[in-house]
Amino acid sequence: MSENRLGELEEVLMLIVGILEEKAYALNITEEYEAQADRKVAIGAVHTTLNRLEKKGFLTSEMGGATAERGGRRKRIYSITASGHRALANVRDFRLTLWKQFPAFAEGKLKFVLA
Amino acid sequence: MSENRLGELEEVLMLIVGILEEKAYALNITEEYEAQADRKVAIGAVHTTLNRLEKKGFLTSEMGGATAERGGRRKRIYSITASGHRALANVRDFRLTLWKQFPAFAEGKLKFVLA
DNA sequence: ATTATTTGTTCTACAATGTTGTATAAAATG
DNA sequence: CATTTTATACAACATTGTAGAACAAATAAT
Repeated sequence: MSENRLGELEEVLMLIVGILEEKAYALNITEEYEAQADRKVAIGAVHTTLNRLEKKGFLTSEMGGATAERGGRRKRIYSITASGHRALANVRDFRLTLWKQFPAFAEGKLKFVLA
Repeated sequence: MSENRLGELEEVLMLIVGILEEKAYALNITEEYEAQADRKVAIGAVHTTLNRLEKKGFLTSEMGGATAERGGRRKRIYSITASGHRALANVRDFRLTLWKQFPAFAEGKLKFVLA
């Protein structure tokens, strides 16, 4: 019964949380997303999605301390749970399996090679 | 303005269409999905999604001939358009870029290696 | 110290995508 | 031509994605 589905934005935000680590709070995640995806996203969309991922148990969060920056309000820092990590690994493996079977993609047309 | 987004199911069904080639019709796509994803999906869900992908210009379809099987009604065969292929390649490259930056995933923990 | 400005989160409403169930259609068999 | 099998199409509902406004807390300016 491992309800394991991840939407497209959900999956990408999880990965960005994993990349940003202790700097993974909504505003920063939004900026990172826009930089990497070359695409705009509303901050509200990110908050909503992070909340839902937390409710599903794929992410946890805790309030960090306030920084000494101008307006440096306390941030809610997100991190990936064990269950979230498993879900991510599953979707990744599934997609890799499919890509391997897709003739147009499998035959040495990959620009990136992992591992 | 390249409206390039692909939902999770949309993306996977596109890949399966690419894998099945001339056998890519809804019922067969459904069975292939269930076999590969180890997960159930309603045939109606597949039809709806294929229709939407066609409307977006990522897939095309044409009716194939009736086969000589018992009950062999004519099938609607789907194939990927140039635009669909580009969209797929984009999401794949984007995700690979993210995975490479994700410490827990990037450090030799991959079971599958492409190319 | 009170007002403005900046960084940040929370809440509400709506659009797009995912899912289910049911109805319908066409071909082969008896 | 009724029954069975392989299929698609359609309608209703659930989940996920998106946008924007409201709210909160911290520093800076006056």
